[in-house]
Amino acid sequence: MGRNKKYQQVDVIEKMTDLFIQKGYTAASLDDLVKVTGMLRGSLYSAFGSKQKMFILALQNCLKNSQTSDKTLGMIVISMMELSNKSEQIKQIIKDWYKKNKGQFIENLIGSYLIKKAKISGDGI
Amino acid sequence: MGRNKKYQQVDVIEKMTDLFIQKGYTAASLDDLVKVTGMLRGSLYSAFGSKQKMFILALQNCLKNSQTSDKTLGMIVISMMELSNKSEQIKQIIKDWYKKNKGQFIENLIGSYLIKKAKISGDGI
DNA sequence: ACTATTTTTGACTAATTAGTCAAAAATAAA
DNA sequence: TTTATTTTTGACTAATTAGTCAAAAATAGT
Repeated sequence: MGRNKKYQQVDVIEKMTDLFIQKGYTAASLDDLVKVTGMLRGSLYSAFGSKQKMFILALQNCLKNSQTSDKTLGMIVISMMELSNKSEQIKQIIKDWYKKNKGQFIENLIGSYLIKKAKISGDGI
Repeated sequence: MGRNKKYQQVDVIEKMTDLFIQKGYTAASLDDLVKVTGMLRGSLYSAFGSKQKMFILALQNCLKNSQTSDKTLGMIVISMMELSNKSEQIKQIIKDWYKKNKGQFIENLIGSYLIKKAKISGDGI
Protein backbone atom coordinates (compact mmCIF):
# COMPACT_ATOMS: atom_id res chain seq x y z
CA MET A 1 0.00 0.00 0.00
CA GLY A 2 1.09 3.57 -0.57
CA ARG A 3 2.95 4.99 -3.51
CA ASN A 4 5.44 2.75 -5.27
CA LYS A 5 9.12 3.55 -4.86
CA LYS A 6 10.57 5.24 -7.88
CA TYR A 7 14.14 4.57 -6.74
CA GLN A 8 15.60 1.37 -5.34
CA GLN A 9 17.69 1.81 -2.18
CA VAL A 10 20.45 -0.49 -3.44
CA ASP A 11 20.99 1.45 -6.65
CA VAL A 12 20.85 4.79 -4.87
CA ILE A 13 23.37 3.67 -2.25
CA GLU A 14 25.75 2.45 -4.96
CA LYS A 15 25.63 5.85 -6.64
CA MET A 16 26.16 7.63 -3.33
CA THR A 17 29.16 5.43 -2.65
CA ASP A 18 30.80 6.39 -5.92
CA LEU A 19 30.27 10.07 -5.16
CA PHE A 20 31.65 9.84 -1.63
CA ILE A 21 34.73 8.04 -2.90
CA GLN A 22 35.26 10.59 -5.64
CA LYS A 23 34.76 13.73 -3.53
CA GLY A 24 35.12 12.70 0.09
CA TYR A 25 32.41 13.09 2.71
CA THR A 26 32.59 16.82 3.48
CA ALA A 27 33.12 17.92 -0.11
CA ALA A 28 30.21 15.80 -1.39
CA SER A 29 27.26 18.17 -1.16
CA LEU A 30 23.56 17.41 -0.99
CA ASP A 31 23.26 18.98 -4.41
CA ASP A 32 25.82 16.45 -5.62
CA LEU A 33 23.86 13.62 -4.03
CA VAL A 34 20.69 14.87 -5.72
CA LYS A 35 22.51 14.96 -9.04
CA VAL A 36 23.99 11.47 -8.92
CA THR A 37 20.98 9.70 -7.45
CA GLY A 38 18.26 11.46 -9.42
CA MET A 39 16.26 11.82 -6.20
CA LEU A 40 15.29 15.25 -4.87
CA ARG A 41 16.33 16.56 -1.45
CA GLY A 42 13.03 15.81 0.20
CA SER A 43 13.05 12.22 -1.01
CA LEU A 44 16.62 11.73 0.12
CA TYR A 45 15.89 13.01 3.60
CA SER A 46 12.64 11.12 3.79
CA ALA A 47 14.43 7.92 2.82
CA PHE A 48 17.71 8.32 4.70
CA GLY A 49 17.34 10.98 7.39
CA SER A 50 20.68 12.74 7.12
CA LYS A 51 23.87 12.95 5.08
CA GLN A 52 25.72 11.02 7.76
CA LYS A 53 23.17 8.22 7.63
CA MET A 54 23.55 8.06 3.86
CA PHE A 55 27.28 7.64 4.34
CA ILE A 56 26.85 4.96 6.99
CA LEU A 57 24.56 2.92 4.73
CA ALA A 58 27.05 3.27 1.90
CA LEU A 59 29.86 2.15 4.19
CA GLN A 60 27.95 -0.82 5.57
CA ASN A 61 26.92 -1.84 2.08
CA CYS A 62 30.58 -1.93 1.04
CA LEU A 63 31.57 -3.98 4.07
CA LYS A 64 28.95 -6.65 3.30
CA ASN A 65 31.36 -7.71 0.61
CA SER A 66 33.99 -9.77 2.42
CA GLN A 67 36.87 -8.94 0.09
CA THR A 68 38.77 -5.68 0.50
CA SER A 69 38.05 -3.95 -2.79
CA ASP A 70 39.22 -0.47 -3.76
CA LYS A 71 35.67 0.71 -3.15
CA THR A 72 35.79 -0.60 0.39
CA LEU A 73 39.23 0.91 0.95
CA GLY A 74 37.93 4.22 -0.36
CA MET A 75 35.06 4.31 2.12
CA ILE A 76 37.26 3.11 4.98
CA VAL A 77 39.88 5.77 4.35
CA ILE A 78 37.26 8.52 4.18
CA SER A 79 35.82 7.23 7.42
CA MET A 80 39.22 7.35 9.09
CA MET A 81 40.05 10.81 7.78
CA GLU A 82 36.75 12.61 8.15
CA LEU A 83 34.33 10.72 10.35
CA SER A 84 35.99 8.52 12.98
CA ASN A 85 36.23 11.49 15.32
CA LYS A 86 32.70 12.71 14.63
CA SER A 87 30.64 9.52 14.88
CA GLU A 88 31.12 6.79 17.46
CA GLN A 89 29.10 4.45 15.25
CA ILE A 90 31.41 4.89 12.28
CA LYS A 91 34.45 4.59 14.51
CA GLN A 92 33.10 1.28 15.79
CA ILE A 93 32.38 0.01 12.28
CA ILE A 94 35.93 0.62 11.08
CA LYS A 95 37.30 -0.68 14.38
CA ASP A 96 35.49 -3.98 13.74
CA TRP A 97 36.70 -4.00 10.16
CA TYR A 98 40.30 -3.48 11.24
CA LYS A 99 40.04 -6.25 13.82
CA LYS A 100 38.93 -8.63 11.11
CA ASN A 101 41.61 -7.57 8.62
CA LYS A 102 44.76 -6.68 10.54
CA GLY A 103 47.81 -8.81 10.09
CA GLN A 104 47.09 -9.07 6.39
CA PHE A 105 49.30 -6.24 5.26
CA ILE A 106 46.26 -4.03 5.51
CA GLU A 107 48.36 -0.95 6.31
CA ASN A 108 50.25 -1.56 3.10
CA LEU A 109 46.99 -1.96 1.18
CA ILE A 110 45.70 1.34 2.54
CA GLY A 111 48.88 3.20 1.65
CA SER A 112 48.97 1.71 -1.83
CA TYR A 113 45.35 2.62 -2.39
CA LEU A 114 46.03 6.26 -1.52
CA ILE A 115 49.03 6.48 -3.81
CA LYS A 116 47.01 5.00 -6.63
CA LYS A 117 44.10 7.32 -5.94
CA ALA A 118 46.32 10.40 -5.91
CA LYS A 119 48.04 9.26 -9.13
CA ILE A 120 51.50 10.15 -7.94
CA SER A 121 53.29 6.88 -8.55
CA GLY A 122 55.06 7.97 -11.72
CA ASP A 123 54.37 4.72 -13.59
CA GLY A 124 50.85 5.95 -14.25
CA ILE A 125 49.27 3.31 -12.02
CA MET B 1 59.29 50.80 5.98
CA GLY B 2 55.61 50.38 6.59
CA ARG B 3 53.80 48.89 9.57
CA ASN B 4 55.56 46.17 11.51
CA LYS B 5 54.19 42.68 11.21
CA LYS B 6 52.16 41.65 14.22
CA TYR B 7 52.28 37.96 13.26
CA GLN B 8 55.27 35.96 12.08
CA GLN B 9 54.64 33.80 9.01
CA VAL B 10 56.42 30.79 10.49
CA ASP B 11 54.28 30.73 13.63
CA VAL B 12 51.09 31.30 11.67
CA ILE B 13 51.90 28.52 9.23
CA GLU B 14 52.61 26.11 12.09
CA LYS B 15 49.19 26.84 13.59
CA MET B 16 47.49 26.43 10.22
CA THR B 17 49.23 23.09 9.78
CA ASP B 18 47.89 21.79 13.08
CA LEU B 19 44.38 22.86 12.11
CA PHE B 20 44.54 21.28 8.65
CA ILE B 21 45.76 18.01 10.14
CA GLN B 22 43.04 18.02 12.77
CA LYS B 23 40.12 18.91 10.49
CA GLY B 24 41.23 18.21 6.95
CA TYR B 25 41.39 20.82 4.20
CA THR B 26 37.72 21.20 3.25
CA ALA B 27 36.41 21.01 6.80
CA ALA B 28 38.90 23.61 8.05
CA SER B 29 37.05 26.89 7.58
CA LEU B 30 38.38 30.42 7.30
CA ASP B 31 36.73 31.12 10.64
CA ASP B 32 38.77 28.25 12.08
CA LEU B 33 41.93 29.67 10.55
CA VAL B 34 41.13 33.07 12.02
CA LYS B 35 40.63 31.47 15.43
CA VAL B 36 43.84 29.45 15.53
CA THR B 37 46.13 32.07 14.02
CA GLY B 38 44.74 35.12 15.78
CA MET B 39 44.84 37.00 12.48
CA LEU B 40 41.67 38.42 10.94
CA ARG B 41 40.36 37.42 7.51
CA GLY B 42 41.67 40.50 5.75
CA SER B 43 45.15 39.97 7.12
CA LEU B 44 45.14 36.32 6.19
CA TYR B 45 44.12 37.08 2.61
CA SER B 46 46.52 39.98 2.37
CA ALA B 47 49.34 37.76 3.58
CA PHE B 48 48.49 34.48 1.82
CA GLY B 49 46.05 35.15 -1.02
CA SER B 50 43.78 32.12 -0.67
CA LYS B 51 42.99 29.11 1.49
CA GLN B 52 44.71 26.85 -1.00
CA LYS B 53 47.88 28.94 -0.86
CA MET B 54 47.80 28.72 2.92
CA PHE B 55 47.65 24.94 2.63
CA ILE B 56 50.47 24.82 0.09
CA LEU B 57 52.74 26.88 2.35
CA ALA B 58 51.88 24.61 5.27
CA LEU B 59 52.63 21.54 3.15
CA GLN B 60 55.93 22.90 1.84
CA ASN B 61 56.94 23.93 5.33
CA CYS B 62 56.42 20.35 6.53
CA LEU B 63 58.41 18.93 3.64
CA LYS B 64 61.41 21.12 4.44
CA ASN B 65 61.97 18.70 7.27
CA SER B 66 63.67 15.71 5.67
CA GLN B 67 62.28 13.12 8.10
CA THR B 68 58.79 11.73 7.59
CA SER B 69 57.06 12.87 10.77
CA ASP B 70 53.42 12.31 11.61
CA LYS B 71 52.83 15.97 10.79
CA THR B 72 54.25 15.46 7.33
CA LEU B 73 52.25 12.28 6.84
CA GLY B 74 49.12 14.14 7.93
CA MET B 75 49.60 16.85 5.34
CA ILE B 76 50.56 14.35 2.64
CA VAL B 77 47.48 12.22 3.24
CA ILE B 78 45.18 15.25 3.18
CA SER B 79 46.83 16.31 -0.07
CA MET B 80 46.25 12.88 -1.59
CA MET B 81 42.64 12.68 -0.42
CA GLU B 82 41.39 16.20 -1.02
CA LEU B 83 43.74 18.16 -3.23
CA SER B 84 45.75 16.06 -5.66
CA ASN B 85 42.88 16.16 -8.14
CA LYS B 86 42.23 19.88 -7.66
CA SER B 87 45.69 21.39 -7.84
CA GLU B 88 48.42 20.39 -10.26
CA GLN B 89 50.95 22.12 -8.02
CA ILE B 90 50.03 20.06 -4.98
CA LYS B 91 49.96 16.88 -7.06
CA GLN B 92 53.48 17.65 -8.23
CA ILE B 93 54.68 18.33 -4.70
CA ILE B 94 53.48 14.98 -3.38
CA LYS B 95 54.68 13.26 -6.56
CA ASP B 96 58.19 14.56 -5.84
CA TRP B 97 57.87 13.57 -2.20
CA TYR B 98 56.84 10.04 -3.16
CA LYS B 99 59.73 9.73 -5.62
CA LYS B 100 62.13 10.58 -2.81
CA ASN B 101 60.53 8.22 -0.30
CA LYS B 102 59.26 5.16 -2.13
CA GLY B 103 60.87 1.84 -1.44
CA GLN B 104 61.09 2.70 2.25
CA PHE B 105 57.89 1.01 3.34
CA ILE B 106 56.19 4.36 2.83
CA GLU B 107 52.86 2.70 1.97
CA ASN B 108 53.02 0.91 5.29
CA LEU B 109 53.87 4.15 7.07
CA ILE B 110 50.86 5.88 5.49
CA GLY B 111 48.47 3.08 6.43
CA SER B 112 49.80 2.92 9.98
CA TYR B 113 49.43 6.67 10.35
CA LEU B 114 45.79 6.52 9.32
CA ILE B 115 45.00 3.71 11.73
CA LYS B 116 46.67 5.60 14.54
CA LYS B 117 44.86 8.82 13.61
CA ALA B 118 41.47 7.09 13.53
CA LYS B 119 42.19 5.40 16.86
CA ILE B 120 40.81 2.07 15.75
CA SER B 121 43.72 -0.20 16.61
CA GLY B 122 42.26 -1.63 19.80
CA ASP B 123 45.47 -1.33 21.78
CA GLY B 124 44.78 2.35 22.24
CA ILE B 125 47.71 3.40 20.07
C1' DA C 1 54.98 67.54 9.93
C1' DC C 2 54.38 65.22 5.65
C1' DT C 3 54.53 61.39 2.49
C1' DA C 4 54.98 56.73 0.95
C1' DT C 5 54.51 52.04 2.16
C1' DT C 6 52.92 48.06 4.63
C1' DT C 7 49.92 45.65 7.74
C1' DT C 8 45.72 45.21 10.21
C1' DT C 9 40.86 45.73 10.85
C1' DG C 10 36.14 44.06 10.46
C1' DA C 11 32.03 44.75 8.07
C1' DC C 12 30.42 43.18 3.88
C1' DT C 13 28.96 40.01 -0.19
C1' DA C 14 27.44 36.35 -3.06
C1' DA C 15 27.34 31.62 -3.14
C1' DT C 16 26.72 27.37 -1.05
C1' DT C 17 25.55 24.42 2.85
C1' DA C 18 22.52 20.73 5.35
C1' DG C 19 18.12 20.21 6.47
C1' DT C 20 12.58 21.13 6.59
C1' DC C 21 7.93 20.86 5.29
C1' DA C 22 3.33 21.21 3.38
C1' DA C 23 1.34 19.71 -0.58
C1' DA C 24 0.78 16.60 -4.45
C1' DA C 25 0.93 12.11 -6.47
C1' DA C 26 0.43 7.32 -6.39
C1' DT C 27 -1.22 3.10 -4.64
C1' DA C 28 -4.35 -0.58 -2.34
C1' DA C 29 -7.89 -1.81 0.81
C1' DA C 30 -12.68 -0.97 2.35
C1' DT D 1 -15.41 6.57 -4.26
C1' DT D 2 -13.45 7.27 -0.06
C1' DT D 3 -9.75 6.54 3.14
C1' DA D 4 -5.28 5.37 4.84
C1' DT D 5 -0.54 5.05 3.75
C1' DT D 6 3.74 5.91 1.40
C1' DT D 7 6.74 8.40 -1.70
C1' DT D 8 7.92 12.36 -4.31
C1' DT D 9 8.23 17.19 -5.11
C1' DG D 10 10.58 21.61 -4.88
C1' DA D 11 10.45 25.88 -2.66
C1' DC D 12 12.06 27.41 1.52
C1' DT D 13 15.25 28.55 5.69
C1' DA D 14 18.99 29.61 8.70
C1' DA D 15 23.67 28.98 8.96
C1' DT D 16 28.05 28.83 7.02
C1' DT D 17 31.33 29.36 3.24
C1' DA D 18 35.52 31.65 0.79
C1' DG D 19 36.79 35.86 -0.49
C1' DT D 20 36.74 41.47 -0.86
C1' DC D 21 37.71 46.09 0.24
C1' DA D 22 38.01 50.77 1.98
C1' DA D 23 39.64 52.66 5.91
C1' DA D 24 42.64 52.91 9.90
C1' DA D 25 46.98 52.15 12.13
C1' DA D 26 51.80 51.88 12.22
C1' DT D 27 56.34 52.73 10.55
C1' DA D 28 60.55 55.13 8.29
C1' DG D 29 62.51 58.44 5.15
C1' DT D 30 62.40 63.43 3.67
